[in-house]
Amino acid sequence: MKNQFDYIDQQILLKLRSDARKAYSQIAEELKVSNSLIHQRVKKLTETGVIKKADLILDEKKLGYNTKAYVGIRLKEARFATKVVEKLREIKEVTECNYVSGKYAIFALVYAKDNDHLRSVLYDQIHEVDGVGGTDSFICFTTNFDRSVPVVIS
Amino acid sequence: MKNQFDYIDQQILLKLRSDARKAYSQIAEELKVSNSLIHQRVKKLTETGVIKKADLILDEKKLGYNTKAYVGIRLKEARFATKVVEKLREIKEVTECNYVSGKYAIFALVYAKDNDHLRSVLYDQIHEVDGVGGTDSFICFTTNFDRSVPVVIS
DNA sequence: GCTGAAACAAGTAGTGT
DNA sequence: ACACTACTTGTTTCAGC
Repeated sequence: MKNQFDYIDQQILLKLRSDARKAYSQIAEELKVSNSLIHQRVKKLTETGVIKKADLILDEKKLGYNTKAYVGIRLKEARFATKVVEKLREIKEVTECNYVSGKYAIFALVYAKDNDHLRSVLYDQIHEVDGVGGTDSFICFTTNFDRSVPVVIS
Repeated sequence: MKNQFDYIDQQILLKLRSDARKAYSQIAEELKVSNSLIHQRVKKLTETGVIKKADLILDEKKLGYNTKAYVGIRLKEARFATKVVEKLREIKEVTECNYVSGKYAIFALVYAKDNDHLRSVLYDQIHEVDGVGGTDSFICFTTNFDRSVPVVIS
């Protein structure tokens, strides 16, 4: 598998990333190639796993989530890691979970309705998980930007 | 603006979130409502800003980004914040940037080709920004999960 | 606020170069 | 690897309930 894409691939990815519902026929027209070529390329990009899915980006605040916080989680012992991740997965407010280097074993992203809801998720749910030693929270005041990686690496 | 959606709205959001290119006519069929109702609802959800966009989720590793790190940024003085954010925005490897509570002023997400590229972004770019006092990096070894918030809050 | 129908546009699959 | 054609399916709009 090579990780370089030709001009057509790049343009398809760029155009679909700005609007995943854009008609393939319109992309074809813009790139001055046939309709079916776009279908073939998208199919290939999907089959090779470059395109994972076409997702809908919703406004979390309009859904009622007014608080967002990054949470660093320490473990009592490293061997608890797998089980802790499985428990975190069951907490719907935890949307992201990574093993990381540094002073935390796990780094998670948590969305909550308000500060009280966040407190509840942290202390009634995360702290109750067997093996969790402690947490540090970084509450987001403002999200300045949130975007995707460039398709082509500079 | 109310933040509660009826069954149709919820189902549309759920179905489009699992596949943003799903045909509206198919959603209509599944929900046993008319084709045009789905269009009307999606239009309204988009106009009110609940739906921000239909995006394409790509596999970062297949694009060549093998390193992902959360970076906590300290500032020399709080007044540098706005300017630092604008400089970070120019660094394409920085995909997310938030003002946060706690020991860091800014919390960012950085994607890089490899560890050497990450080092370069951190020390040749972020540390060179005027006002940045220091950084702590949490390098992701594994992303266990990364998902969206539930449409309906439990 | 929702449906239905009709005109139009896009997606799909097969064929050929 | 790409284009062309014919066919199927989805989208859009608007009159009417």
